[in-house]
Amino acid sequence: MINALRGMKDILPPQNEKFEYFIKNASKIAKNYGFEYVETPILEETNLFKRSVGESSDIVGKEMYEFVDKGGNSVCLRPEGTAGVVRSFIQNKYDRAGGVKRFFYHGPMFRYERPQKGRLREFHQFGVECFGESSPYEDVNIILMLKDILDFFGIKYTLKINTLGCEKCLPPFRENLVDFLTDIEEGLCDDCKRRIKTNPIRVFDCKNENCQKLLQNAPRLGSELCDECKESFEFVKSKLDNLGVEYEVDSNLVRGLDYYTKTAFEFVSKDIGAQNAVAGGGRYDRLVEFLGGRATPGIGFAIGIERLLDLIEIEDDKKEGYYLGAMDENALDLVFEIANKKRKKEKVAVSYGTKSLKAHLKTADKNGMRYCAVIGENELKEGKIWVKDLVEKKENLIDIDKFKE
RNA sequence: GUGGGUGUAGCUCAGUUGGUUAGAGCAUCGGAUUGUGGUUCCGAGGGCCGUGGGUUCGAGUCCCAUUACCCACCCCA
Repeated sequence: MINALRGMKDILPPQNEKFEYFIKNASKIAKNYGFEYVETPILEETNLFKRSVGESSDIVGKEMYEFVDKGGNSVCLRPEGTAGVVRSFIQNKYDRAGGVKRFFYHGPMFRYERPQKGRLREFHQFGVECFGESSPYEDVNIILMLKDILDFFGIKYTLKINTLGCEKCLPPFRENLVDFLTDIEEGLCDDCKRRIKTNPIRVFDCKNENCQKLLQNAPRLGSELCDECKESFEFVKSKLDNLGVEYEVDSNLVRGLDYYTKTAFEFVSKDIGAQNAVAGGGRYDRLVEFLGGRATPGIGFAIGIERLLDLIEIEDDKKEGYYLGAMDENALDLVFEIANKKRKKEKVAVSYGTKSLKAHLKTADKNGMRYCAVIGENELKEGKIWVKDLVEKKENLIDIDKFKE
């Protein structure tokens, strides 16, 4: 027997109905906010992710499905969605065109990690990206849209926000931090020692208690922000306050992808295991430039669809459609033919063998059909079909010609 | 990559200090006097007990290895 690869799941009923339901409604909300659907390739040049997500990130460092194709190119199954959309944005010269562009997308992402609750090797994201808008109004707008989506599905969450600084205030802060960390390096965990060189800001996200203790007197970005970043963060917070959106400022919130700047946010849930981030995002004002485009501010988010679906309850499906069956060998062909016609307008299931009326009713009921329509010896003689409404419990004989309409 | 847990019927699981034909519930199919469903009752089919070694007269049960899944660390959606 051949099984699906580790961490890769089939999406079967009823799960796939939730999936469709989510995509449909999330897309509608995104469209209401002026976003347009885009689809980018699942496979991209490896360098795209190295340059956008960042070599220091775990995603690039150890989680990429990377291989050499038959042409000798290093390619990679996308580990996240933003890089591809940005690449497309630049390739199609929207950066040159100017103005504001808003996109949304959804599809599979791949990361070579050990699976656990809420974490798969192939998983699906729904994401949005907005280009060319530097106003912090858009930060608020994006958070509101994400909130709208989660609220639509009745999900309980906590919104965490933080600011990550920009190219002006981040580098000097980073230097101070590295100096500080180097002094206390001895006491830090191995991961944090590594982080000093790779991405020092992430030490704040370390769950090691000892590390957190040592970090108590560490320089904090919050107090070293440049005026612009400070202003923009205050703006976002005040607007959220005005709108009555609850949030927590979490100065330890560090996004795992190198391209984020300024506003970063995450929606977390306590009901889905240790991997509690349902959605996350933030601003990436330098990314378009990094990837060779004309400097264009950007901001976006991504929702982990599987994680979100874990939190959605679906109402049990209503009975619908017709079940057709025969009780007489001679009616089988007729039933098959009727089903074919009836399907032009209605959902129809057909039973290919003869069964007792009782058995037909039972099957129709179990398959969630609204009507059970059967042709037996009697009906055959009269050119009629016996139809029972399984909900109203009413039954009657209908002319076959009429029924087919 | 590192820990911990679990593999017995399609699904959820029992299975005694090792003992002869491996069980239940759910699901499936059939039946409960002639063509009326969801409830009930009866019956049937369905198992290389994850895989490979070992101990033993005898292993689902004990030991070793291996593999898959789950959970957690790391990290992220």
